[in-house]
Amino acid sequence: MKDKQTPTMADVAKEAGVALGTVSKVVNGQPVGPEFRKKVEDAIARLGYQYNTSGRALRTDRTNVIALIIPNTVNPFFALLVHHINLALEKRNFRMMLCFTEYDQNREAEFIQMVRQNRVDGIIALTYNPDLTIPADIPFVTIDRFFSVSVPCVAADNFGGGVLAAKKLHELGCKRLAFLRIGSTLTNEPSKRKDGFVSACVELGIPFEMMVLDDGTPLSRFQDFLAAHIHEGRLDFDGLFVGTDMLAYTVIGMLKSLHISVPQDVQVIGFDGIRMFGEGEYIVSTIVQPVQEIAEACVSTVLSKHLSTMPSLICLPVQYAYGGTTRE
Amino acid sequence: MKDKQTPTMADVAKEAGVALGTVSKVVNGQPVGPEFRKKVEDAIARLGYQYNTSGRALRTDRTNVIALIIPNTVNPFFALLVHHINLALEKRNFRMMLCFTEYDQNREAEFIQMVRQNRVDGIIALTYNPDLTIPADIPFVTIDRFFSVSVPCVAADNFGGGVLAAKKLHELGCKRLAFLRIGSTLTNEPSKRKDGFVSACVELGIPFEMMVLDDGTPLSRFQDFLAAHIHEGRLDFDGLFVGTDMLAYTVIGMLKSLHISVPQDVQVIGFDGIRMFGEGEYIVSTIVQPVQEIAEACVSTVLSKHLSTMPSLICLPVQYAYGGTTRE
DNA sequence: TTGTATGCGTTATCAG
DNA sequence: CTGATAACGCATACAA
Repeated sequence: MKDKQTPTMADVAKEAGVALGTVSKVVNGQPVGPEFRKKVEDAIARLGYQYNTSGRALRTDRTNVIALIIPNTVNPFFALLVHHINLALEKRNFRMMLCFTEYDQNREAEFIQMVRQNRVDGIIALTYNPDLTIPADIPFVTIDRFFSVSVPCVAADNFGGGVLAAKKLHELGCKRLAFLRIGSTLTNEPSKRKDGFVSACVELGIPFEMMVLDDGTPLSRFQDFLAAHIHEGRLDFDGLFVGTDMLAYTVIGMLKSLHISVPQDVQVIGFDGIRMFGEGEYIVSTIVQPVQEIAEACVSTVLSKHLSTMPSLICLPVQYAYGGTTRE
Repeated sequence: MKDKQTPTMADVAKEAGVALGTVSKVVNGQPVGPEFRKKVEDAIARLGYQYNTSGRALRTDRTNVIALIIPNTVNPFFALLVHHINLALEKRNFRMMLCFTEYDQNREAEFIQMVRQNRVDGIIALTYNPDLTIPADIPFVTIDRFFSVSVPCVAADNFGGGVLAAKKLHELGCKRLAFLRIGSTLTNEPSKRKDGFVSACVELGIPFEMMVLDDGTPLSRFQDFLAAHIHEGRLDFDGLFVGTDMLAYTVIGMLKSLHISVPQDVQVIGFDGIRMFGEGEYIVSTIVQPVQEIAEACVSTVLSKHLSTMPSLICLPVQYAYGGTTRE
């Protein structure tokens, strides 16, 4: 007597007194005569049968797994993204294979190889490698980075967010603005935050300055920049738009050490929509990315049967949220 | 001519002019004659062959996947844990299957079923369901919750952390302490934070109070508690130990609204070791959990060949870190 | 409609 | 040490 670890379809078939194929049809919801179906379902319940993922994958060449390639899960924005993408996949009975690149461009490329070996059914990637090769034979969706019309890209409306930030600061009474950002080496969707901001400032006729730091440059350069713009204890600007909430938070710390108070002396708006523990108040006033919608768009796109007919850039609306660093 | 999507071992064998079994041996690092090995390796390189995970899993009944069952990735502590566990698995050429329970006890149980169906090689779980059934036929490691001697549990030294918090507050000049915590319904390892704290207070002869809130009770009860302990504008305590950093952060907000200043009027120590963006400064003074060591212990335990001989409780040392809410 | 038989890619057994 | 062959569990084309 074979001591099977877990029952197989053959066991169920024997238990139910039907053929193997019939069991398969019941499991997969194909038409089966009612009394046969009942016999099979009873047998399944009796044996506690669960189909074997590997067997099915081997046979169908579909794994029901989507790879998510992302820098890490420690940045709260990424954490939120991972969370919602996983939920969106789960709803569709898919699993997620998580790959942390740690911003390492080699790892980004290696993971693409690795997940293909694992025969994932698709890839969702948020990467920074400018020369990344996108495999053509597997559904591939990117976040925040446009590669080509054949690779759908999902992103928040970064340009609109920049406009919104400028308008909001204007509305809140700011007369002179500045834009702070980090990471100019790669041109991606978030780069448009600046474009929108500049565009709105010009349209509104507001003077502004910019400070863009290359990746790897010490953040203290921002402090130098701010210090250089303090005259007689007053900052030259009364409104600041910062590329990300994380950077905004850091900058606010610098302002504090320079004895500039927020939002009294200068109002600050960040970007992303990060909350302290993923809930409750925003850590700074911010342009909120619609993370859940982004996740949903990524998943429905990567799973869509006709990827080639999908729009190549899916742009989702942002909104402003108060977070204590603006007057309200 | 068959238009194979991806080359198989048979293709490699044909290309190399050897038998299928020989290719398998080369791929799996088993002894093979040098010239055969070379022929096979060349053929593999030429064809870009990668072995098929499903085929191997079907045959060997091992998937090289470990399931991680955890509430979410949004809480920074969990995010850090997910991150380090994934890295520890990756080092060993294992993949992680992430399951978010959202603190839902039904989902906790369902996921255990689901991942077994997916034939994972082991489970690491951080759960709250007191009646969770632990499957005996699959390596299972828990975090922060002891089920039985046959289910290894990995946790920080919660008792020691409680002791450390009390001693530190004492050292920093506190004369009267309080302990605040949430979630008393379930007794788990973190419950020992209180025990350690109490034990140290008694030993040091420091008076203290406790406020433990059941899960689901509104947090405003803490505010009521604090307000009730303010007399003539002064708080009865000058030192506070709070169950988690997250709660500590909330409580500090309450204190601020009650016009009690931290750390001047009252010093606060939390637990976990959460930093704003996973790096830089701690959000409150805290007892830091050794997350990386916890992750490493979980992974090496769940993958150990002889799980039954593993210690049933692995307790890892914590340490104090300054985070601005104590005098230093 | 139900049953049967084949093959997916791999590893393992066993005979050369 | 190598080569042929039989499973592993499942889905499906085809035969009944």
